Amino acid sequence: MEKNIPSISESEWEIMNVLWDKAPQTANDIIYSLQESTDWKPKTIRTLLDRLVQKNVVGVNKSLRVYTFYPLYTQDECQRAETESFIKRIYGGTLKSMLVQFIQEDTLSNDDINELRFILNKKPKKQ
Amino acid sequence: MEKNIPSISESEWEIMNVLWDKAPQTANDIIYSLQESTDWKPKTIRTLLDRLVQKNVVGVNKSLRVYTFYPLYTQDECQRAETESFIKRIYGGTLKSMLVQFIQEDTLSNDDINELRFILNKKPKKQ
DNA sequence: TTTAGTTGATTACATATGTAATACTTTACT
DNA sequence: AGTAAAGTATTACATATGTAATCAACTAAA
Repeated sequence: MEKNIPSISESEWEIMNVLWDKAPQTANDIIYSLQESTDWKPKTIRTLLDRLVQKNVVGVNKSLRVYTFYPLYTQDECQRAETESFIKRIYGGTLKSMLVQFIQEDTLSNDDINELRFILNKKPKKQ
Repeated sequence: MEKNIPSISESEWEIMNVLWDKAPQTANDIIYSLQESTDWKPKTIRTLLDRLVQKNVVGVNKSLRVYTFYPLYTQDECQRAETESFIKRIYGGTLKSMLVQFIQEDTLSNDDINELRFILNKKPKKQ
């Protein structure tokens, strides 16, 4: 268990996604990956990366001439942390209220619904 | 359908929650409500409120001596908008992936799960 | 009517974030 | 050895956000 994951901004998440996909990577690797999906200048990406390092969300290996970067938290950890604070902020802390709202909406396909049903059913009874 | 709801910051959400609970309200009403749940100074709350007005998320009735404020969007609308952009950012846009992650976690009680199951079941088959 | 209190308007200031550019170092060539 | 290229470090600047304080206007009481 690790608490207190620093907050990751919207742009920084893009960087993290690249690093979660594969690590370690050099700044150039990351710049290259994002060149396709964003229109950020290399310097911008570099700044975002540096900020993530400062925040201690990304680590750097400086033993080689060209630094390599790697995430210090898993994607899952960060997603959970973000989601928790998000739900608290937007839904007053109750996950269920959000799930209810979204399940009732038409965003889910029949297949999705069936899969959720399946997951719910196989979830072990607690307590 | 209303698109483009301006983004509401974390602190601003507190104000909105008070207004969704009851509207219209004067600045003082809001300040009073939040005095209990936060430690913000009245001036701070006033600033947040004014910003929401500028953003066109809150409306003002200036016909009386003391202004009254009211939300221009429903809580549901704002929740959906926020959640949509959140899911896009954090889960790559697929609601289901988030639901799966959270249903599998132990955050939900048995009762919650049963309720979700119920909602899923009564959800009409689409298409 | 002078004045204090209440409310609204304007201004302040630090940190975070988006979006870079410039400056400095170290290599690798010529 | 001198210099360009590549990488790293530092600096920049606007907008957003958190967190107020000051100033101005109006009203109600003395």
